[in-house]
Amino acid sequence: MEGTFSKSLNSNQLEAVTYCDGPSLVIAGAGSGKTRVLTYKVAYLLEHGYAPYEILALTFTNKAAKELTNRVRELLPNNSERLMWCGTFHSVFSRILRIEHAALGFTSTFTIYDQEDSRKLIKSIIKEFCLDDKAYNVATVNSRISFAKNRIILPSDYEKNQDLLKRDARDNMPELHRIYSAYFQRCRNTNALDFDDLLLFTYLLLRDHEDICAKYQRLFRYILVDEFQDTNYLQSRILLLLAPSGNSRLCVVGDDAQSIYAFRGADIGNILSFQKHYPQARLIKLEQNYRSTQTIVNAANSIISHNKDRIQKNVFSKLSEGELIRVMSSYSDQDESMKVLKEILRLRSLYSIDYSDIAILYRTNAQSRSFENALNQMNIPYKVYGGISFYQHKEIKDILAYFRVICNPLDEEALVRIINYPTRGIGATTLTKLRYAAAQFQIGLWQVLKTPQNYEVKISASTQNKILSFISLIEELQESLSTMGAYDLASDVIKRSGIAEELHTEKTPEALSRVENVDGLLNSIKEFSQEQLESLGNEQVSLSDYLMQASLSSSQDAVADGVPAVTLMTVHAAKGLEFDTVFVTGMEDNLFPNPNARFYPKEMEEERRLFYVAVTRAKTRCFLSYAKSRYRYGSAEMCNPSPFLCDIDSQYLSYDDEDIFSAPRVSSKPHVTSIPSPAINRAARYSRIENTSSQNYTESSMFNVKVGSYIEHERFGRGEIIEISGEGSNARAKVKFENVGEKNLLLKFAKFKQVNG
DNA sequence: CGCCCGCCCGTTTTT
DNA sequence: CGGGCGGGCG
Ligand SMILES: Nc1ncnc2c1ncn2[C@@H]1O[C@H](COP(=O)(O)OP(=O)(O)OP(=O)(O)O)[C@@H](O)[C@H]1O
Repeated sequence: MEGTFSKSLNSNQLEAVTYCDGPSLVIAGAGSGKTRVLTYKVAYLLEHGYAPYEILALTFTNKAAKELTNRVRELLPNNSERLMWCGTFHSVFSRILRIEHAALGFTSTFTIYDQEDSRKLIKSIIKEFCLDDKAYNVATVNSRISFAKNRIILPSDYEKNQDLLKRDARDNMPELHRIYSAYFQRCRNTNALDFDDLLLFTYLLLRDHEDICAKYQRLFRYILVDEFQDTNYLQSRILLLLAPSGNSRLCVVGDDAQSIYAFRGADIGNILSFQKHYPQARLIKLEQNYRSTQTIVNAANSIISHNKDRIQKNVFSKLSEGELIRVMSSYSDQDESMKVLKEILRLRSLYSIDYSDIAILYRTNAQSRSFENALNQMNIPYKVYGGISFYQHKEIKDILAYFRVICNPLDEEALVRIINYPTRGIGATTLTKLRYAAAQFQIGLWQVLKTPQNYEVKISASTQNKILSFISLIEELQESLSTMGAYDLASDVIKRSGIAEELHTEKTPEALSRVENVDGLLNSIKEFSQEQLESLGNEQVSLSDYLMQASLSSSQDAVADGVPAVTLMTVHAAKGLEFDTVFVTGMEDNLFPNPNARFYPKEMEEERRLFYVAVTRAKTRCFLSYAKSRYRYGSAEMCNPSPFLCDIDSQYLSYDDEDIFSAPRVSSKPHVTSIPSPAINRAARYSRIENTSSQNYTESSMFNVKVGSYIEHERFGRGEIIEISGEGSNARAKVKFENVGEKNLLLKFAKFKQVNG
């Protein structure tokens, strides 16, 4: 085994794997083998006296966790990885919360609210408080509550935090703290935790219960954290509780240049504060990229060099120089899809390249559509990852809501969802009355349902009967909870609730796909039960075990099924993956970078890191593609190439020549030519003004620059042109800038204007 | 109470 | 364009 280690790892990687005496921080560039290091490190620990259950390995997605265990299994085929604590922060901590629920006053069958549940609850609170739901945008309220939780600001802290209160007041949401308070309380009352609570309550559990904290400190003799750059403050505080001492055995691995989840609270500052908390931490840098050609690595380096906020790294590749990165231009999104597919076919005719070696990446999920259409037309196999997950389909959520109410009758979001599904005559009016009573008497909805007469609810006898029969249905199913396995109970639910009948009456294609999904759900329960039996010897898998894993699984967890297919996914979803050939599509000014980031330098840097991640997924070939018009909200919109294209040192680029004269140029005055806002866009639609951004077009007279003339560049400032090479859209200029030295600019993309010497 | 039609809004990215 | 929601009617 020792031999395998030194053969498969370079000396820095080997150090990262074998240094186990104290904390370590592995700063790893893209493709430098951090996944490999983590795998070998776990194997190393298991070979050096650590029991699997003493190892806590925290990953970013469930898929990454699964892959880590699978790879360890390949290295050590003795099943020792089985009992390792390996999973996302959320899934590992929900396991702990289930064990320790009593200390916090939850039951072990607590519900996990997903974002939809959270938002519905917030919405109903806004209504209850008679607040204007225009001013109190549900998504905004939700995200502010989430940010507060991730900064460990409880409702009682929020009320005292003048900065937050001022900010809310400034944004016309002065009552936000009251919504937060109510939301917090309602979750507690309904025995429910949202995603952030899984972390927050773990933190509170460990902070306030010394004995429990000590137990887990002792249990987890070694802690590994993958994708450390995307952890948030709350997560770092939990780690600090689990590994409090300066010489704790804790190894975190990350790349600040690949931090792309700040919108969710991730904080690169965690990397810096790690060294503060653990001053003796060993810092190991991995800088050799084993994945990509030199051209790709160097191009990526030139992208990230435009960011101020970063840790200096010298990522290099010793693989071949490789091909230039090709910039493809198209007339429309449809044209873009066709061009990309033609290129795929061309590559396949030239090289032995499999469909599964190819990825089409994009900034937003909505962009997959035109590619899917084209791929279907051309009969090319493909798989779209991400988007809405299986568990987010309405019919699935409805059934899961039954499961939830059966396991946890206090779960109000689930109860409201199914009380009249399938329709059983308990309509909106009745529900309003019931909810009103529940609020008046400060009591759960379930309680009101059971004995409405006790709470002054005025409803007809027939409605009363309908409620009664619904209650007894749920109670009967609850009784089966202890006697039936998850699968049998689930089948029962689907039959007895009337869902089966409801779904089978319709014969539309959509209805058929719903039936298929429900069958899929039953299958997945069967599989889950099987897995639990095999790995843990768990004979009777309960419905609430299944619910927990269902609530925590996401669309990112889907795995390739072995059928060779082109991969379609967002750049976010591609993090950690690699492909021989990568197409980064939609490289446009109003799309990538996302227009909302435009005026926020921090967010622009995150968009740039995202671009960095995209390019570094490629092993051999990388293409950057933009379209000049794109369908958005149903109508065509003109677009300009992304400013990110000129972040890449032009020596690594080549591009399609076909439209030298019609090529739109990135404007030198981005402030004037800002993208149309959705509001303007809508106005344009109504007044039938197409081409709202035509002012962005500039005649090719811009190529009228010569050696010796002076320019003012958007970012680099003033400079003198000292050399011109290439022709048409290939023309480039070497410019000597007064402040930043010499740069190579591609005239087609560079943002500058001519000035007088 | 339930269904249907029409309007409005959106879109980052996800555990 | 398409999903979600509210208003109005049967
Ligand atoms: N020492 C090594 N020798 C040869 N190949 C290596 C070595 N280390 C890693 N690799 C290869 O380099 C590629 C990238 O490794 P890995 O996926 O572990 O990188 P990473 O740091 O996780 O990348 P990223 O952060 O960009 O997702 C993989 O194909 C891996 O097999």
